Amino acid sequence: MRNILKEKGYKATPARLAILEIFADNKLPMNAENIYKKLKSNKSQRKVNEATVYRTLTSLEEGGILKRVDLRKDSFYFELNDKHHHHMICTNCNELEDFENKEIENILGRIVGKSSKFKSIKEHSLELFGLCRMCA
Amino acid sequence: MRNILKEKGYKATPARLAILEIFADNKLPMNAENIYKKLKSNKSQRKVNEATVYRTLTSLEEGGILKRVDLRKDSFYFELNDKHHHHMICTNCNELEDFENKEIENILGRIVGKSSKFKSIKEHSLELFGLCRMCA
DNA sequence: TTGAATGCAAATCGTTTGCATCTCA
DNA sequence: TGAGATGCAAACGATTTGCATTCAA
Repeated sequence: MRNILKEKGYKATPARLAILEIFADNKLPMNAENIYKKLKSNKSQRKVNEATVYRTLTSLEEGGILKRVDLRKDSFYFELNDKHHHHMICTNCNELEDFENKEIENILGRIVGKSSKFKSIKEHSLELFGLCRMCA
Repeated sequence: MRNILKEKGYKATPARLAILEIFADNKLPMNAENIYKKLKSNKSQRKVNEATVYRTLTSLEEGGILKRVDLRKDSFYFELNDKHHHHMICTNCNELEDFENKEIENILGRIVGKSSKFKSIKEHSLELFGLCRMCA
């Protein structure tokens, strides 16, 4: 964690380390409130101000350490930007499953290649919404 | 427009008709502010309160007439929920291009088929972000 | 006529910011 | 030591809500 921060030129502060640790422990996308509550409830970790949580999320996303995920909720969700993947999300209970697929990445490349307005894309988001087996 | 509303059991009020007309005229995704400003500037159309714009967007989305689009902006964007398609978005100038691809839809079907947690999905979003040729 | 839709204003919620203070490098 | 990071509280912008009024059916 500490070296990830240093590599990107961030100071390895306790707040950032604590937040990154939470992301490493919880593989699910989390929003500022999730993080803030975990920081408060976890006695072993230092208290971090809510504003700092927001600032940290924004800043680590700019540095490419975190990635914003669209879950069609009313707040922003983030996850570690490690292995590229997509999500299936249950709109009822929020059950979530990751998946990745090379075929799709290839097709997207071809689509962009044929575009008149775009010649390359930096990133893409692909999220599937539906009901999981339990909720269906 | 009027019949679309009736079919779904909505009252065909002037506010709803005016808002739907704006969506029909402007094929780009729009947020509440976009809509509200167009309603104000367009003298031919009735004045609509901002709260009504929000209520209308929410309600028409619930009815499946509008669709929420994630453009990674700080407000919600909507478009008519007619022909299924995806977007390429220029993160610099907001240039936007639609595309659709049956291959991807098929692959997604197979992926869901293999999932242990999900057996079907209702909808999905796929947005590509990058720089358009002008901004690259 | 009447339940649904609207306008208006106040409230709410997520997020951001200014500024003084602190801390990592 | 000094630039960047944090805490705190106030500000902000997008969106929602309560309530009285209006309107489509």
